[in-house]
Amino acid sequence: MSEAEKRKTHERILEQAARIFREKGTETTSVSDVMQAAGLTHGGFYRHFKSKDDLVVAAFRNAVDGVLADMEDAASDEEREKAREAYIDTYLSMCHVDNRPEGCPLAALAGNLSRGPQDARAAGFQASERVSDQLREGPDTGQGVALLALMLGTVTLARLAETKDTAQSILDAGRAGVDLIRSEWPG
Amino acid sequence: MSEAEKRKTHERILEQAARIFREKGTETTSVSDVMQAAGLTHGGFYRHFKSKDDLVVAAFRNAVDGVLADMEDAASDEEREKAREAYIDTYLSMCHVDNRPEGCPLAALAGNLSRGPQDARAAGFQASERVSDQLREGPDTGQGVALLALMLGTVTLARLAETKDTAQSILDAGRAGVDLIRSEWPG
DNA sequence: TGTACATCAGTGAACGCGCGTTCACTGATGTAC
DNA sequence: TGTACATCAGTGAACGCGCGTTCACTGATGTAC
Repeated sequence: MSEAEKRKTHERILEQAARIFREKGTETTSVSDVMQAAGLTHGGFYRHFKSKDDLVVAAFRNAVDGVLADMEDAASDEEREKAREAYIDTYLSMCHVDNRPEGCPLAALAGNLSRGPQDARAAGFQASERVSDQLREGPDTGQGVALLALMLGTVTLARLAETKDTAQSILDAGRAGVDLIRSEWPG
Repeated sequence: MSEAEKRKTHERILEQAARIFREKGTETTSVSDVMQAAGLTHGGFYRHFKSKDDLVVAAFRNAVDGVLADMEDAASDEEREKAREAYIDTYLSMCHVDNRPEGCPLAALAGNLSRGPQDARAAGFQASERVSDQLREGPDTGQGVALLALMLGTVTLARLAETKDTAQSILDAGRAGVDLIRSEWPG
């Protein structure tokens, strides 16, 4: 087994963990669940990660890199603006509400992380800074923070709704708020 | 032991559960933790609740009743308006960020509930409707939803921050967004 | 080129532990006579 | 009023279970000669 193959396995564990943690939460997911999803048995886990807590942080970071790639890797301002628009549209979509495993890691895990060990909280905070930094349209970082907070809250509420119609009306309300913050932000 | 005393015990379990679940989350808190906080041993728990899941829902409802009392029990429109103002100010305060056990049950548990059993999710949804209904200032329910989403998201992000200064600047951003949604909401 | 050996990713049994839940029991209370 | 009995909130030992983690082992790979 070459070093490259080990890296591939490592990546597979990370990606499955990022999916399952977002879907079911970190407490309800066992190390065995993750390893099984990666096509392995639980024993080998500790060749790759120091502990489950370690995996939680690494998987969260991996997920954040995934959802931010389009915006952060944009080659031009124009492309970045386009990626931002797409990010917001996708964020406030029914797809996102239904698709936790590939959705916003903060919407799925922020509550979890802020109660967890310090490095987990730190990872959550860094993620929130990266996202809000991409979302803001001017020099004021506050606008990005408000946008992220509203979007995150909107999806959180929509995920409580019992019908698609109710969820959609929550998404619509969030969208109206986002439009307001984007067009009327002071300064 | 009279019936009244049993009810008092029941209430004590409920209130301690509401505090600890908000503080540590429902998965990380054991039935024993709650009973110990209520000054009892774990064995007696099942004289009061069918299961831990049952307690989670009941404690959440209890917490929601608590935070909504001031607004819902307001005697006049004027009083209700005052209570709403106080609710928003308290919500977006550092106190709220630091004081999970008595804070917004949705900010603490929404993520948990939406992944839990159906009646837990339903309780979360009902709570979000009650809160957003109190927050809206006109006929459009969307404004209340947007306000709740933004406030909930803001506190969630502030709880990830590593310093008070950072947390405060997140709260300030949320507050600016709230002001915008209150003053500029269409219709 | 072929052989002996070290390495180490992955396996699966085993560990101690704390969990949610059950249960036989206790002892204080309310009721029947 | 006093006595016998039923009820049931609360106790604490016990249950089976799944968890995170450890470990002896396997077998494929890379290296040394």
